Amino acid sequence: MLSKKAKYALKALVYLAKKKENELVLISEISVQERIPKKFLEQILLEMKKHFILHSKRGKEGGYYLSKNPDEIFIGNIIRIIDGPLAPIPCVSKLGYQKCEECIDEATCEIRKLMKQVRDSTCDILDNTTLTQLLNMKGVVVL
Amino acid sequence: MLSKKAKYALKALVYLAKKKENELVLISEISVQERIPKKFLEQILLEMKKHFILHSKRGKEGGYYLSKNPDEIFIGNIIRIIDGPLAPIPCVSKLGYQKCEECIDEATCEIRKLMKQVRDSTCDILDNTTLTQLLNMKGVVVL
DNA sequence: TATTTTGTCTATCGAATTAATAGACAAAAT
DNA sequence: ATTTTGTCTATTAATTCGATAGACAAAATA
Repeated sequence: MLSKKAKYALKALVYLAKKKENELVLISEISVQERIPKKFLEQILLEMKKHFILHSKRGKEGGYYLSKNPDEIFIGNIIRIIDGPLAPIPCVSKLGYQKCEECIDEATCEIRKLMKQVRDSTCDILDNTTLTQLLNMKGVVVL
Repeated sequence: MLSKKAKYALKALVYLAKKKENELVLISEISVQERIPKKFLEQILLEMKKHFILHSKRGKEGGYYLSKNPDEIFIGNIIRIIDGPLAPIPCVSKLGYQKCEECIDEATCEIRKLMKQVRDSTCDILDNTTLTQLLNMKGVVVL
């Protein structure tokens, strides 16, 4: 499940990516236009900045902008920053691996193998979709 | 994210599927063998029963057993019973659809289209995997 | 029929997480 | 000096998750 926070992060990035390169955009503008609670959005953008996805300028005439080209920003990465691993279960996560306490033998765990497939198909999509591609999803027909 | 509850449910079903058809199995046996808290497991099995996945017999010599062939039990269905929709976001769920409050136009929402792809790939796997197939995952190589 | 063994049902609890709010602070422009 | 902006940390309210508790009901059998 994608958290609201992660959804807000994606919305904000999409919004910024639609602006001219390096154009400074106010938190309050994004907040109003995308209907995201401002104080909540502040935290999100700050976190994006800490992970070098965004740059900012303080003070009057300040604002946020993308720190790299949208085609270098991968959606999977953004979601991981906010929500943690994409894997449906920690024992099939690559970065966030954790053993199941109750698992008797991981090597033969059927559930693990199935969830690994789910993880892989999800990551296949999200780690191969850039912000640029996300912007161009309009054309993609999904019924 | 798969909840522990759903994981326990799957473990219990796998356990039951490995038994002889219609063999009665005690909650406490499953609890011990699969290391699932017994009282928690009770609730889970009861819910499976309500959804006609399991049958049970009360009293002495009682227990649980699968109410249908394992190749008629779909993993996606089980997870939905316990955790709700498989979709990463409610606006792309088929059964559990809900509009995003803050969404300005769902038809053009890029995030929605991407998440629809994630939903579809996940459901493709889970709605086409039966309990029988899950049992046979041993052979599947997943590195 | 009394006892034991099992599943059934409902309530409750503590911890963690999520979504959001609050407010003091710091930098930059004018 | 003032205003406008982002920065940082704390707190809160609500919800969910994982688990526990205990009274109850049915079935077998002694």
